[in-house]
Amino acid sequence: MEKANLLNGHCFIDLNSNPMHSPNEYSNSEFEDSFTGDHEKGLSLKDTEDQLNRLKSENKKLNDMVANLLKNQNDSTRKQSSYEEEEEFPTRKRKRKRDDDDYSDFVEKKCCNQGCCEECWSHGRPKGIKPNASKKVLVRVDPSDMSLVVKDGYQWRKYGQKVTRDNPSPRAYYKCSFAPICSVKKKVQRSVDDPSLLVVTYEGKHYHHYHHHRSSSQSGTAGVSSPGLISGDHTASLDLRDPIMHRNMQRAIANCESKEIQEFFVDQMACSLTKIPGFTAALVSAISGRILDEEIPEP
DNA sequence: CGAGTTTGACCGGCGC
DNA sequence: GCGCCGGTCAAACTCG
Repeated sequence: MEKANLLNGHCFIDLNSNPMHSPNEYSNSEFEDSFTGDHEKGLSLKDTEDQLNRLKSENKKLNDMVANLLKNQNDSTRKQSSYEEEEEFPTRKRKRKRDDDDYSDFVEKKCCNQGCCEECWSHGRPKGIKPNASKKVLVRVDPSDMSLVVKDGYQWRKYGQKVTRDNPSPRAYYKCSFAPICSVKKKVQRSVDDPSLLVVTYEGKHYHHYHHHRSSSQSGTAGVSSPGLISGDHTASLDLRDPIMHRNMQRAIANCESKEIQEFFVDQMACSLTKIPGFTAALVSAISGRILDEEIPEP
């Protein structure tokens, strides 16, 4: 990366190595439904800045919601602990959430119902907004390789495996391992028709996942670190006058697989950038410098 | 020792 | 109500 970028425990975007185009990524996969984005069309700096401004305000709303969620989660944990202490013969087995627990209470009373969070979808989504669609991906693998591992570049934690009725090969269940509140999941199962194919089903807000949770092993020297590995350097240095930085940023966005992904790429950039102390000042400085400067010649 | 995986139990939806 | 089934949880385990 040309300039030290940001790390605040949430997002990290490597503008130097395009995170959407790892050399081998999806090279042997085929999407059941094709993207329709314009691959050649990039976003202008103004477009990007407009999106940043718009998304910054949306990001603030999300941050408030997360804060509320965490607060209620802490309250719920405290109550559950006291509940368990009352058990006469506590077992080592977990207790499943019940309908009348605090979480459900939170959803019932606090959900904004504006289609902006997981609760909204489960609680009754607004009209005209589609629920989170799942996306199937077929990945060709070595038939002799019986593992249900798909190297898609993201950080997953396996939480279950099950043999289903219509397929003798087990189905593996994965959750996003980057953030506890991320609801993205994927299922991996060998195709019953073609053992050399793995059927990967992504569920949840996977666009968010596309840009957030890259594993460092797949995104070059930078990429996403796990929360425990986040460096303490939160220094922001954003120089849009730097032609290399500027071009890399535009290329990274323009090369995304679809317009939707481009938009969410920008979204996640905004998410990342707005978390940096002093970012706003850096952005103002960068933009004003960009405006004042003459057109930057292509190197 | 922490993070990730395994695996059996548990839960809820659905059909009968 | 009962059984089946897919999905999820979490203690135990493994690994680096």
